[in-house]
Amino acid sequence: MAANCTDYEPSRIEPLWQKYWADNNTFVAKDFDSTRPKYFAMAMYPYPSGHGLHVGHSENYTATDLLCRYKRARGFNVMQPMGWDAFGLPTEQTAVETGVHPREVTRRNVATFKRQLDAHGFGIDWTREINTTDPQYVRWTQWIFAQLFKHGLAYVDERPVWWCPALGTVLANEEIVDGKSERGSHPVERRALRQWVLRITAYAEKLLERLEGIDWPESTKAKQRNWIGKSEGAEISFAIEGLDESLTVFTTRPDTLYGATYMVVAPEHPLVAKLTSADKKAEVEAYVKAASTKSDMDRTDLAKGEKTGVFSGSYAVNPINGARIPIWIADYVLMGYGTGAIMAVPAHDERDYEFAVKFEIPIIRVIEKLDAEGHEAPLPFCVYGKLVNSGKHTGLSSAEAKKAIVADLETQGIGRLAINYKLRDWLFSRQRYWGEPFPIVWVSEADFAKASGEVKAFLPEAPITFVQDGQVQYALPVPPSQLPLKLPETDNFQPSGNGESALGRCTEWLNIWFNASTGEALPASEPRPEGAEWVRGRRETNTMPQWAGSCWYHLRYVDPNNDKALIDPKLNDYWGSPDYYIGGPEHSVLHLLYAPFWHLFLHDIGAVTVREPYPRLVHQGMVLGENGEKMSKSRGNVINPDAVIKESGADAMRLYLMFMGPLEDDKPWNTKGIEGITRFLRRLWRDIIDAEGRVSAKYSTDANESKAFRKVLNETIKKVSDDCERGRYNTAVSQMMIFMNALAKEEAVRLASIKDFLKLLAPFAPHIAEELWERLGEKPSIVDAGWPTYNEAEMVEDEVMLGILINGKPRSEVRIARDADEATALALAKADEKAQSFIEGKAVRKVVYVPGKIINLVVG
RNA sequence: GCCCCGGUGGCGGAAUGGCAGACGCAGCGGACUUAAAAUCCGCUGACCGAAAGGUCGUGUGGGUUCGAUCCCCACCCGGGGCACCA
Repeated sequence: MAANCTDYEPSRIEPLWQKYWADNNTFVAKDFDSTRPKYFAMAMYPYPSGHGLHVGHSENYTATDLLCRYKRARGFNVMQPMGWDAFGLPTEQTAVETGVHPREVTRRNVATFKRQLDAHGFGIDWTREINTTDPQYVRWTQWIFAQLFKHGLAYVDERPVWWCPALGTVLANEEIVDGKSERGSHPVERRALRQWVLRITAYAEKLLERLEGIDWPESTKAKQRNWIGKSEGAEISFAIEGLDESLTVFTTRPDTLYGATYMVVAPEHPLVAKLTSADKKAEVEAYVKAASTKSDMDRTDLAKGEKTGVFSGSYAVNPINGARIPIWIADYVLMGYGTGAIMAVPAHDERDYEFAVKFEIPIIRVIEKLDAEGHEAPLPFCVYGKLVNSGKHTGLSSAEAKKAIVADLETQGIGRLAINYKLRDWLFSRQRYWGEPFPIVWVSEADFAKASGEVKAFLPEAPITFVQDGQVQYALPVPPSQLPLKLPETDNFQPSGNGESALGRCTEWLNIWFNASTGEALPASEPRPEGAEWVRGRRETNTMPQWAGSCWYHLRYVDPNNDKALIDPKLNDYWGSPDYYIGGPEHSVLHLLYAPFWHLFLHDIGAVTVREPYPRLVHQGMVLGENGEKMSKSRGNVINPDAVIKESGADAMRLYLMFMGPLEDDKPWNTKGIEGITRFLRRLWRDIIDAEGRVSAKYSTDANESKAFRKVLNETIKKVSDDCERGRYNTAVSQMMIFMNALAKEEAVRLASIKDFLKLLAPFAPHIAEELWERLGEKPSIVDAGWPTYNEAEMVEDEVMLGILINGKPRSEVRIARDADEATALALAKADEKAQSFIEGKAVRKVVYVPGKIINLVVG
């Protein structure tokens, strides 16, 4: 089995062992193994781009692989799966440019990625490989959508989206950088288009709560809390003079209600027209029109400039004091948050203050807080204090007043406590070809009424509709029995240019006879089948965004081939959620919010048995270029893993990636650094294997090892074990280097000692470990050789060097018995010549003795 | 503006209250070699000093402590995120 080489030649050793692992199914995880605890480790799966694997992938997956191999050595039943996040725009773009079908582009890219991953020596269980574009995977992604649809969590809305004329598609917010498309830097504009939206806001509270119990980086939890943006306050209704309607606002400061001197509604607010008086009509309409052409970004940019607004001509009544206050229309109020209307309290809100000053609206102080000199704080004063000018509530604290005022309003039925979230619903459709088709068929109202059977069973309580050319279109679900709904075959993947994807051109697929009971379908070009349940339908032309597949892939790894269910509950119970999930921090508020949303929903409907999808999350840092900058082709500082493996071997690259620094930190690549690692591996090889390729005579069963060497060996076992537990791989590698330095000095070494060391090395550099393991006479594979134990007794020395500190400063040191008592230590310290020169003529006032470390004499 | 993370030799980093700089890289000196590469051995924070040795030193300034890179307060700098969210 072993490679036929006398020198350390990774290019000969590594492919051999990779083949061995593959041939022996070494890394196929066993379901329901009750003899060992399970360990499910997952790294964020890659998007198989045409550029091949990035060295950042190498880092991420090396950390995962090493943890898996370590856990396996520690007796766990380990599962390390891998898959492909293969839908998406770059593949579609390649298809458009080259005319090669995206399926084929994906197949080629996946083949490259797989080859590259295998060349790293990763112990991936390929029997669990998943691909989000595989129809058998798409089937269950669509199944989940059908469930969301059924439970009222998917709806259609016409909303402004980023439209890129050059790309002929809408783009997601995250695909816009500085007002241009991320790909190609094309201009983008706002367009109102019919979109699918998922009601993630229904899960806002659950998504927030779950953050309490999970082991995630604090920074990511903070980002998510910020993104969800919970704020507690009240909803208050204001009567409108001369109108039957009332205007409801959300406020976090009901305690300032007496100070509300005007109101503002967003330009998109539904009451704008009714509020506008005849004499203001022209002015208001012009303002609303101007606001509608502004994007959110323009509005945000304007935040730095002056506020704008226009008086509607209407007045509202402040419910707490009956004051008549004007209603303004201004775009500093956003329709998407709260109720799209506010009560403005200029004395106690910076924005309202700025607006009131500009438009000369009264400013009334209702909160007071005196400073030490008894002076009132200047306006706007935006924190809590004591109420003034507030009728019967004057004198209350802000906290008391909030309760009292809301309670008052509540008895009149015009106020209540309310909670608001910044989180918006999730825009879930894209106008692209290469994505999951929605399992939705649009039909007329009359045909919608014919829904029965399985189709009806998957309808939400309230129908989902939209209006097209004056006709109301009704959404019917393609039920689970008819899934997957496959993409139509075409050779033109370009968006159709009218806001629809390429699917809009695939007429045979698009226009169908749809069975409103079973969900079966036939092209409309064929004769209408017999039976009243057959209706004319048009399929949804949007596809799902790339995030869809990754919302549940952690579940599919557990049960990748199940064609009866998303996941078998028994397997779900056995493997649970990933014990470890690693990926970049860039997904903090995207994938890492979307996936828990889907997972919590699936748990709520009983489709999965485990509540929390990702109990433990780790972010790896970025591998930067040698110049310390982010790697990019334009900077010319890209490190290609293939080239590194060819030059230095996978083992050296793996070790170096782990040695560079803490996993979570960004750190620059250094070509000289990997040479140092290669030197380490070559020294190890040469120490064990002599020039003829045999085990060096230095090694024997019962060699007489020095105490110092025994100490380093035991320390190394302890340190590497602890560091693997803590994820501090850089210091584990350091310790192995320390061991190597000791090994080189030692004249005779026991075989058992070097074998123990190889077990430690194996998770980091598996190929050389296997090779040496076998050459030392063991049977493959070292993967199942277990983990060494250390002996505390061999690590402690009878005598240690004790630091002598005078007034906290290190001045000398003395050799002393490890467990010497304080009196002995003090006597030795006082007798020390160097120490004496600092003590001379002074009294020792205090002694602090830390056995084995320091003795500190306080003199003076 | 708000939130989060960080700041240690020439470089990557180590040390989470006990002798700062482990380990590696780079650099310097030496051995081997006709020579170079490779390999091996030694030195390598700054300053003063011939040396012994001393002084300073973990972004800055305070504080707690016998003792602080580590804990607390204030500030400076860098990175990331959010930002008219009522």
